[in-house]
Amino acid sequence: MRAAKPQYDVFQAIADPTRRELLKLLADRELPVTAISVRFPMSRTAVSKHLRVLSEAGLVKGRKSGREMRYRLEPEPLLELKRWLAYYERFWANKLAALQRYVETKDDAAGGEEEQSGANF
Amino acid sequence: MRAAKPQYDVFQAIADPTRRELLKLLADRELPVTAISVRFPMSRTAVSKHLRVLSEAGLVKGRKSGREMRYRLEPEPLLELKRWLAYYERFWANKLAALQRYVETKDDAAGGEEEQSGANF
DNA sequence: ATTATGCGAAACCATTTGGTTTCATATCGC
DNA sequence: GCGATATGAAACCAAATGGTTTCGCATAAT
Repeated sequence: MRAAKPQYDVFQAIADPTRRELLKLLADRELPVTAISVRFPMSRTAVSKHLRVLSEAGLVKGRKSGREMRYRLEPEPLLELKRWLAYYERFWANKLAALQRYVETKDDAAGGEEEQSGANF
Repeated sequence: MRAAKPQYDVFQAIADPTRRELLKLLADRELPVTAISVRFPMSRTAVSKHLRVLSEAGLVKGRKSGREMRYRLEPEPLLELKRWLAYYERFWANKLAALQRYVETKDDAAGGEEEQSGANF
């Protein structure tokens, strides 16, 4: 189903704060362009262009309803982000574990996997 | 003194594929700039500029060691991303169980997606 | 002391980005 | 049919972005 290579990926798409707001707005509603654009301090055309970026990233989908185009969230591509992020969980997990050991002051922690990284906590 | 307001946030910082590669590279090693830059198809100065963006976003920290500057990952700001993403979990939870299972089974690395312009290593 | 190395700042450049205004087209209401 | 409304495409523009080369300055090595 991977169709043509989109020129915007999810990382680029969410980099812009306006587009993140659009995602939030369309998360649970489906809205036509004009209704969307009145909420933003820019022209309808500018909003339309942001919607196109989101659409190319697969984060939003529009369907035509009469003369209006109604957009809604399409959350699937966020899984790519989630997966990317998952890789780094272990790196802050170490730090949080160190913090937790400190807070708990219990005797359970078996081995200290302390790296030389210079404790920030 | 409170540091100046960073002009790059985590969303912008990770939008660039080179910078995502930098994060991955620096995740478990601490490396000086030249050692980093030889792995990228661009000048040392360009890499240095990417490191500065990451540094402003708090994703990387450099410490001077002699005449070299050694950078390493600073994962905390990724928590902001995680929090942002968490908001949308409920939207894919309903309809995307199958896809999520698919993702989770291959969840062992974050290295799947980086299509760096022109050069693989 | 002199040379070599590691790094970032500066100046510069091309392309992309985020916005605008204008225009063409499709559809709705009358 | 005709005017009003909804939308996207196009042309345009300023600023940001991602890269380059050049340069100056610390620090290391000889």
